[in-house]
Amino acid sequence: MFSSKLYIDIEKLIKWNLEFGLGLRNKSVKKGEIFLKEGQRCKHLYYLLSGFTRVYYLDLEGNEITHWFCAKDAIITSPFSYVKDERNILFFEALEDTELILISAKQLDKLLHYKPELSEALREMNAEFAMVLSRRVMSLHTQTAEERYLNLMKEHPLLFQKAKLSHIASFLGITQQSLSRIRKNL
Amino acid sequence: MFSSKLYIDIEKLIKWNLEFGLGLRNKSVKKGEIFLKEGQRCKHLYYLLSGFTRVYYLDLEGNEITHWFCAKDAIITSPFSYVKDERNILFFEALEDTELILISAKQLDKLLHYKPELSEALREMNAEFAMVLSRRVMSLHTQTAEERYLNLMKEHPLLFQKAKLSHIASFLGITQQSLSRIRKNL
DNA sequence: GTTCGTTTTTACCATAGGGTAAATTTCTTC
DNA sequence: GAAGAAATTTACCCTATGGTAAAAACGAAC
Repeated sequence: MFSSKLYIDIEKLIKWNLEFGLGLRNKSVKKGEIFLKEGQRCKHLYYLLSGFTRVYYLDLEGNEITHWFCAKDAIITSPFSYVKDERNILFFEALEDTELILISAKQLDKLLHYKPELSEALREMNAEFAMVLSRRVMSLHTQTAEERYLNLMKEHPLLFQKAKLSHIASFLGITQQSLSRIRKNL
Repeated sequence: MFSSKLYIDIEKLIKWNLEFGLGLRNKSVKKGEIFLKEGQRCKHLYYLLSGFTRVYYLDLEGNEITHWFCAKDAIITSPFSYVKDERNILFFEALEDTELILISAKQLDKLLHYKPELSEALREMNAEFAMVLSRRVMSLHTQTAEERYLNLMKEHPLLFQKAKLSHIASFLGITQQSLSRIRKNL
């Protein structure tokens, strides 16, 4: 949803998994479960087969700040920890029962070895992600909280059925109380 | 500086240009010149050989909002326009005399054809860029303008010699007056 | 359907930052 | 180095959003 869609056909990925013996693992997480915590090395790309998840971190006062939401067919990872070897600060939380495919860096390398053309798709995915983030920086610089809220409602109406208002407030960069006030004035 | 460093050795790029007959063009722009405007299709990656540039856009009231700064060895482009075929909203302005190498999508394809391993480097570059933007979203969500200003001073002291305070203010997401007030209180 | 816990709203005041306009400083150019 | 233009600061008041705390609404479990 807000993270990157993978431009890989999932059917193909599953086929290649068998064909090249990648040994990809699946993972089921229940609603409410946190499947990656701050401080844990993020060793995988998580492909979302189904479900809905939230990525958040803690600010200095310990408040949860929602960094993004991920829906079906998106890929989640902690780039700071997967690409670089930095300490991970992100939490991954399932907001619904969620099915994941885990892809380790080693498995990805192996896959890219057999299917080098995938590198292109991943590059595009990263570019896409950068654009999404670019737009978010822009909206934080030019729009009021109310405008950002209305925009989010328009772009992702389903989000409001799946996430709590407190999640959405911190995603928008405001407090829950401010969001509540904004909703009242509409 | 704030956009992505290219993980390609520029010497190599120049060598490959000759070797594979890519036909890369150079471009010199004078201080103050705007070498890409809103509405113009961004057909190139711009590799900064030297100089310093600012990327900005106009908000609804017509204010210039600095989106990022680019120093030597970085690559600038308008991803919305280069990758996708959307209308470009970015302006590229040289804050110093600047030397660029232009790389069109066609030339990049050709280069990737001969050097497919470069795809990896570009993927990393995009991932890196996404991380930079991720951190910016985080700082907009968790830090005050004063904290962001102090942080920028610490991370990029040279920026303050090259850019105007109004550029820096809009980059930080505040007005020039607010920045001035912040500076006064320090 | 009552109870308890969680989520959301409301109400209060406090404050960071915005908007306008004028004053000041700095930079150019002759 | 004087004149004019541009950049920066200052001062004024205003508004959006924050922080605390309590009230209300909602939901799950028995």
